[in-house]
Amino acid sequence: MTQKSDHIPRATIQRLAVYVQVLENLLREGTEVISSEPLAKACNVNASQIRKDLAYFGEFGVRGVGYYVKSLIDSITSALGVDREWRTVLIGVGNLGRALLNHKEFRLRGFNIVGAFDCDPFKIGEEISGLEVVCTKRLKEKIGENGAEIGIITTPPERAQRAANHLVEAGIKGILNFAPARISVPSEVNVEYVDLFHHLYALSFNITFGSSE
Amino acid sequence: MTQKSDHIPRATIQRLAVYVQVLENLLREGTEVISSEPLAKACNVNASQIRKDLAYFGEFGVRGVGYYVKSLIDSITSALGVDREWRTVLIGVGNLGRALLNHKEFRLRGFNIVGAFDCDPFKIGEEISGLEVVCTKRLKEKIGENGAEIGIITTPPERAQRAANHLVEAGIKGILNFAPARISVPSEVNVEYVDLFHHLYALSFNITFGSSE
DNA sequence: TTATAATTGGGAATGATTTCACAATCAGGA
DNA sequence: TCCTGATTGTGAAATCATTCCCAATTATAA
Repeated sequence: MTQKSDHIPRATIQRLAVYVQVLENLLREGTEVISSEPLAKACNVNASQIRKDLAYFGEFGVRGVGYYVKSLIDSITSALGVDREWRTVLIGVGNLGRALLNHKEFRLRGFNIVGAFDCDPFKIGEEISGLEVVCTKRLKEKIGENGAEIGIITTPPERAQRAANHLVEAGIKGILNFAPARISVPSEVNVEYVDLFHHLYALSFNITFGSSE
Repeated sequence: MTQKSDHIPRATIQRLAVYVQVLENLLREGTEVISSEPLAKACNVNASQIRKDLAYFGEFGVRGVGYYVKSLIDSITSALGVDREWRTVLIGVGNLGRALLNHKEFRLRGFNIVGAFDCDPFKIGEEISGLEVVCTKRLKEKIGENGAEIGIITTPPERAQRAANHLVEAGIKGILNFAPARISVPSEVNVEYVDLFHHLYALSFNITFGSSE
C-alpha cells in the first residue's frame, strides 16, 4: 500500500482506526456493503470526511453502491501498515504492565509482546503470560534476538525517560508511552502517548462547562 | 473558574492536560517560575500556542516574568473543572477493569472509583481493592446511593452499548469507554474513547510511512 | 526616577482541515 | 440499449487552528 498524497493529517489516521473498529463490528453483524452516509453516522463524523480520508490512499468505493465492508477493512489496514506482525517489548511490570501482558487482544491484532522488562530484582525471573521478566539492562541484547520494533513504557513517570533511552539505544522505532510524563527521543523515533487522565480531564471539562449544548 | 471565551477547541483542552502533566513534573524538580518558551519546548508545542490556550480562560502570567508554576497548575485544573472530587463507577471486571480498580492514581487525582459492576455471576461478590463487585442490574440503585457522575466501560465490545444504556439510565453525565466499539448515547452525555490500538495503528503508520522526515 | 531587558496577551496573517456541492460513475431495470 | 436512482471522488468554499508579530506591562538595576 502506498499513499496517493504526500502529507496525511494526523486526524485522518486516528479516524481510519475508528473506521476499522466500526467496520469490524458491522462485518460481525453481517453487513457486506455500506455507503459513506450510514458509516459516517456510526462513526460520528461527516460523510464527506470519510470519503476524503479514504481518498488520501486510493479509490476503494463503487459509485452508486458504496464500500464492500471486508475489502475496505483490508484496504485501510494495509494503508495503516497493520497488515503484518509487529513485535513489541514492554518495560515496567506494574499493575498496568501486567494487565497489558495478559491482554490477548494484542496478539490477536498482530502486536505481539515478545519481551517484558523491569529493573526491580523482585520481579525479574517472574513469569507472566508465558514471558519471563528480564532485567532492563539486557534490553538491547534481547531485542537483538527477537527483533522487536515497538516499545511499550508502563513505568512510573520518573523512570519513563530512562526506559525511553534504553529503547532508543536498542534501536526501537516507535514507543507507546503510558507513563504520565513527556519523553524526549531522536526525531526518527515515533512516540504515542496514552494518558487516561487526559481523557478524564476532558470529560470533567465537558461535563462542567457543557460541550453538549 | 469561568471561561472568557465561548468556544474552546478540543485540541486546547487536550494540551492543557499535557501542560498540567509537565508543570507537575517541573514543580517536583523545584522549578517555581517558567516562561512560555521553555514550557513549550518541554511540551513539544509552539510558545504562542500555550499563551493562546491559556488566554481562553484568563490572564495567568506576569509580563516580563513568566508563569508561577504552582499557581498555573491551580488555574488550569480549575479551568478544567478537576479541582474537585469526581465519583466514578466501573462496568466490566475483566483484566483491564481489575487493573484500573487497583490503580491508586485514580483516587490521587480526584477520580474516585466508588462502584464496580459486572454481569458474570462468578464475579459478583468478589472484592477488589476494597470494592465488592455488584450485578450490573443494580447500577441505578447504587448510583442513587453514591452519586457517581462518570462511568468507565471496560467490557468486551459487544456488551459496551448495553453498559452505556445502563449508565445513561442511571443518570450518569460522562462515559470513559475502553471497549473497542463506538457507543450511542443522548447528546447531553459526554463520551471519551480510550483505545490502545488506535495509538498502535498510528505508530505502525508512522513507522512504515515515515512521519519523522 | 528612569532606562533596559524580558515576556505576556492578543490582533492579524497564515495554514490546515472540514464541509459543501456537484460532475462522474455505476448497478439495475425497463 | 438507455434511463433512473444512488453514491462516490474531488475542486472550491467555509471554517477552524496555529503562528507571527508587536504594543503593553512588569521587574530590575543604574
